[in-house]
Amino acid sequence: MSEAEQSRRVSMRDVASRAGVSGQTVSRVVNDSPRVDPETRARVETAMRELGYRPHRAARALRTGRTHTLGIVVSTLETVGNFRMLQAVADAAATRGYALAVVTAAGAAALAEAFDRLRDQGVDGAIVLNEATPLARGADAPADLRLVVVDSPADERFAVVQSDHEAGARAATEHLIALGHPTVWHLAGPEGSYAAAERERGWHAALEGAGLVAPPVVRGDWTAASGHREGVALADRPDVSALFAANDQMALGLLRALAEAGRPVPGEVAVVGFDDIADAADYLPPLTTVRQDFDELGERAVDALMGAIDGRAPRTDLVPTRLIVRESSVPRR
Amino acid sequence: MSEAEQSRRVSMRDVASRAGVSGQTVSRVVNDSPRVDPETRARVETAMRELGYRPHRAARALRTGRTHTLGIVVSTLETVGNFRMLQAVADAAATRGYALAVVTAAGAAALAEAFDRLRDQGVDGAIVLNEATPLARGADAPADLRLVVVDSPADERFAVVQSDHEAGARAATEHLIALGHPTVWHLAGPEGSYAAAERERGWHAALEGAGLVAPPVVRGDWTAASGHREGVALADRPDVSALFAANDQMALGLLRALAEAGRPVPGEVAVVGFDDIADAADYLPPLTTVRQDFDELGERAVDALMGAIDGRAPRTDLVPTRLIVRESSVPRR
DNA sequence: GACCTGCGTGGTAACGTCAACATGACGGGC
DNA sequence: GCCCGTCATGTTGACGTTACCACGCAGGTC
Repeated sequence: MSEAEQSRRVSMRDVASRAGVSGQTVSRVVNDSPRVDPETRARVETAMRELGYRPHRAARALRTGRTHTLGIVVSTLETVGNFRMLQAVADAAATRGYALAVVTAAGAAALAEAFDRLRDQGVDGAIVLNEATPLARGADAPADLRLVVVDSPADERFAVVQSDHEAGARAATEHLIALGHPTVWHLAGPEGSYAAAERERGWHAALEGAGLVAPPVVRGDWTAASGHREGVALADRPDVSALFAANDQMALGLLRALAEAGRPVPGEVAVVGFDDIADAADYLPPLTTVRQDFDELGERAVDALMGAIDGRAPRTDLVPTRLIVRESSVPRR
Repeated sequence: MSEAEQSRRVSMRDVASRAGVSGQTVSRVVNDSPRVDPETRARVETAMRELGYRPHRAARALRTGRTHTLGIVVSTLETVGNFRMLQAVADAAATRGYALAVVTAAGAAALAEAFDRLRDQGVDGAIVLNEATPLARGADAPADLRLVVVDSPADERFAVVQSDHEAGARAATEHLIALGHPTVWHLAGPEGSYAAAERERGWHAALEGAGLVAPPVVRGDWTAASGHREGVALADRPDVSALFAANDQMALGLLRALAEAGRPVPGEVAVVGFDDIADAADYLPPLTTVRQDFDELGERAVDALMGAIDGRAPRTDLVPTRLIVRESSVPRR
């Protein structure tokens, strides 16, 4: 670290000459080849440390064709879950020595463009975090790009990682039924969203299982604003006593609409959300919701991607969810 | 696109031979060199299109030393603003043909590790989005990494981009004063946060300017939970009639604490937040807050970084903020 | 007509790494 | 004592690109 302020970066050759070996041996040490004498290895490692050697990623990528970089495609939606997920993926990738390149994509056209950009950045594979745009088979999914899809349907060529939306939604609905509500209304996520469809399915299954009649589905777009908009109409109906919103942010909008309409939660109406974002515990009242384990999702998504890169067969991975009961749902009077 | 399913990717040489020129000429076309005959250029471009040629990033990086990749360091804090900012930066980088690598860093030790990782990914420069850990001069900021710092103090070697926290906070406080409140309490962000300090400064300046006495500062950690915790104590004091929270999420916690204590907002207490995250309009009541222009921040941060990479002198860039008045603050009875 | 200048183009080498092959030393089995 | 296998190491070339220099040609200037 003394006179290392040279302009040129230190390369394998520098390490080699310092350790008195060939460049190839240094390469073997760097890549953990077993064919190196322990004593030589130690000498090389010392030289690397002394010189502050760092392998040159680009050179290695050029030679091997592997960039050791993963991509992540995220939709521009302002959902809090995405950020949590991105963080988890970033950490999981870092742990495995992979860099992570982010690309944003809003809408289907942008998705193609996003893949384009990833291809051209030469990532080894990518995670698609874009629930709004299901990955149809064929053209839009580049054949040469290894993909893992999160919370989205995909053809069988791709691994899928997702929360167990269906079970979570079922648990939420059963919880409301158990509180004595005659039925449970559902504020679903947008048409075309896989997670939304799964949650709706879980809700429906729970009602069916209890022999109850499902009211018509109301649909929002994940935002609190849409929750409020739909909530205004729902608050008008006296037969609405239990509401299951497909995410916490829409539930927030519902809470406001109900409060404004003079229908107290949980006194008169019970509300349950989905996600358990950090703020949900401080909603008014604190929100009963279904927790997603984003860290686990991130881990599994990266694992699945590494598997895909290594040529393992794709599979679907389901991460459990858990009901968190708070004050927005209490036993019916 | 017909028989392009070869295993090897198409390189410059392929394009060159198809267009009947040398590789060097192709390189010149790709890099927009003026020294190319228009007719030749057209021929090369056609060949590139027909072959689906894409420049090999790694090879280029190896040769030029520039990776055309920017890094972004984000703290693990669950602040919604970070995600918005990251998106904006991703888009700005993409527009300029740069890839973006994300690295997470919680705490000061992690910051050094984050720089390490960025260095070894060979980014051309990085944006630091880590308000919790000010960048002291010297060791922790690697000399060979071009940096732009967002919302953080830094030494004069680095460009700084930030919202005009001080002016925003001043406007928020002046708004509350104008409503007739005898004074304004402040729920500040955590010690050590630059943005928090700036907002506190603006709050203080507004009170001083109006000749009012500043109550003691109460301090949270940006989370809604901390807002609620501090809010419980504040709600107990009858002399609290106006509250300015340093971010929206803490304001959410305050709203809950006040509601639980039976002190209606805005009837009895006025509350103003900071950030204008999407949910703030659906808080109970809808929150008056100070809007940050994240897209503009992202643009400017990337511009500043490109400047730093090109060796331009660092400067500090201030992005205006704007007060958004909603129902949580109304004229005092 | 010799000289220069500018332009479009091509040839060559090098960036740092790793795969393939080559080498040499040693030891064991016949 | 010879052959062969194993092991540790070295040599060479190539990945795709661009910087540098060189070349030939046209159109001027003296």
